[in-house]
Amino acid sequence: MIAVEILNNNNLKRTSCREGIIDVVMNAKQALSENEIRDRLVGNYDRTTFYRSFKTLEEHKIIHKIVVDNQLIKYAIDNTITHTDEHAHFYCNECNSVQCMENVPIQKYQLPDGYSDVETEVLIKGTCVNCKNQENN
Amino acid sequence: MIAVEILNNNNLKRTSCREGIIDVVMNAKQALSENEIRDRLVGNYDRTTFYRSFKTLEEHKIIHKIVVDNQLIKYAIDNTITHTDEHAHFYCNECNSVQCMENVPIQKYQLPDGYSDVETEVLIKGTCVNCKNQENN
DNA sequence: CTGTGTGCAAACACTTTGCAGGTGT
DNA sequence: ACACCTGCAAAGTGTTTGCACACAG
Repeated sequence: MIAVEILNNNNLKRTSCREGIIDVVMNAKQALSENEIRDRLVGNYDRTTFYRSFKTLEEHKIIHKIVVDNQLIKYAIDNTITHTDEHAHFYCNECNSVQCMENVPIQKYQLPDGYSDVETEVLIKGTCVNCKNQENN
Repeated sequence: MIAVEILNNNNLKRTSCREGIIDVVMNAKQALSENEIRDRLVGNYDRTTFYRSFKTLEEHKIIHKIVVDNQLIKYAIDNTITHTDEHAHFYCNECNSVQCMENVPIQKYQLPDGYSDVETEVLIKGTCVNCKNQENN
């Protein structure tokens, strides 16, 4: 699946900004912040345009946002594109990276009577492989 | 446990703002926003004072913050005071209330090799009992 | 051609900081 | 008496909105 197709499938106009964002986010191994995305894009875009593009892509479930401690905001490609299940997110306290744990499915929580759940967000904080390996050197 | 004791135990000065916040949050059945807390306080306090008080109380693990979608911020009394385990939080999409699910312990997630977890945050979104009951009327 | 996206400026909301004065211990 | 808390003003930061113009379909 390539960026243009994704835009077409969602009846979104093909603009370089949207196309670029999707490309960058789709090829990233980790979730990226606004600045990390900007650095990897060819063109230069206004902040407003970024906000609006992120919003549009989020609304169409092409990318999703991960927020850590109401401070760090990162974006990643959405499940609907990669066809994986709902997954947990991992935040590394050392390198501040955020990763989608595709292989860590979200567990079902047993709620008290009368509560119905629709969606569950899980953020696991700790140390990632890379940082752990560096400690051992 | 009463507000003044909590402050003493943490070597914090007993000011009416801190005492009031603790009282209000401790007696609330749900997590409360800044405004909800203000409405239930007797005195009137500056926003800056609130921010600083929340920060201090958070740092001493007296209250904790729950953030929904990087937008809604609510505060609740912390585990260290109520002596319950780490729990999931529930957000009701209909009435926008946030509740601590004391009886919904956070499950252990199996991470890939090399990852170590320290803390896990779980936010379950759905419909709460009250809203569900209202629908049935 | 028409509707939508973009860039710029301004508005807005939230949060932090500096400082003078007040308060708890 | 002293350290620390508070309120006010100002600055800082992130996000949204209005508008004119550009661009995709």
